[in-house]
Amino acid sequence: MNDTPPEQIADALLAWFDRHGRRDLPWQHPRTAYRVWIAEIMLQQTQVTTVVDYFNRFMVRFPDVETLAEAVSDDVMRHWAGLGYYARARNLHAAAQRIVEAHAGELPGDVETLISLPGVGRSTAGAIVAQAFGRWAPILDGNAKRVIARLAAVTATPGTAAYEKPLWQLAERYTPQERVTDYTQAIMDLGATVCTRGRPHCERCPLADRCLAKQAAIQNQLPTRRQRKRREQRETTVLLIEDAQGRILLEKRPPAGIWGGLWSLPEVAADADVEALCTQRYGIRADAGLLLTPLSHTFTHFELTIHPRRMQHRDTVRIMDANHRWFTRDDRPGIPAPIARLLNTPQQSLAL
DNA sequence: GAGACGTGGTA
DNA sequence: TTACCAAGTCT
Repeated sequence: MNDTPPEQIADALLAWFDRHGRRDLPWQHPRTAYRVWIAEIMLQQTQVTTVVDYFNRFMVRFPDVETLAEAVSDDVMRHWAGLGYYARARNLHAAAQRIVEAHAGELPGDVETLISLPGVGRSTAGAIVAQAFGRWAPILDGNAKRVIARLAAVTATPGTAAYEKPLWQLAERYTPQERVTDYTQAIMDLGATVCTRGRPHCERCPLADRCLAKQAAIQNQLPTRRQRKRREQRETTVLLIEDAQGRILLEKRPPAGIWGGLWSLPEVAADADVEALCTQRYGIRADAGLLLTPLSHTFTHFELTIHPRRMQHRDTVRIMDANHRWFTRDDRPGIPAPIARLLNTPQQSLAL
């Protein structure tokens, strides 16, 4: 246990923040509860530089909670496409509707009520309370975890209770009553810019003198690594079907599972009789399909090899399935990033 | 408690 | 090339 008085930690962090903290992030100007909420959801497992453009586009289209609540799902998903973790967007939309219906369109200002919203956990709730409402609440994002784990030399394995529990305790202990907004921003900024994962810049750290990990020269080893797991290999076949007007047939994916709620190219079993299937489901007479260059995409838990087949047809189109629609290349719904790359690639360079 | 859930950057 | 990871939450 680090026996440095917690107020000294907070003071050192705040003094550092006044000189080096980030004060120009889009969701800080203006710092409304709605904007902070959207930003915190986007920032889950996602770096600031990735989020900024998405956040700005999202705010133009959905400037307030009512606009978001009233939007159709496809529109919300379209603005999230490419950001990943699409359950966040589905939860965000559902939460907006609940905020309008159950909270008179005002974001709750306490941790307990915030956590009851879909997509808001303990860490995000704390961030919203501290950053949007300026009220006392501990936060514990990946940055704060790393800073505190080193400061107090917490050597337990990330993801276990033996790691999470003491970290939350310490987060509460260090969070000051005054300047909570700045303090929470400060500990995240320190983690992002100084107390970085690979080689922390201890020479620039205001807490270096009080850091137990540095004293034990184990700052590079903390937080400890999780044991890696083998990545599964998967294969899938998708159909790239264009109609006479140059429109593309897309398929809405089910809400659960990978790319849930997004639109993608129709997926078929590797051994499917594609000609029969196209006739049945889309009313298209198609040939066996031209095999295109396979495309590999690495997910966290598996590697997916996509085998695109370009189908040709001349017949009148009649889709029998509500989950399939034609879209132009310029006016598409939200589609996954690898599929977007596939559609953006010139066809000549795709053919095998 | 462990696994699912995306993407782009970095070493 | 491969592995790991970033402002986590849900099941």
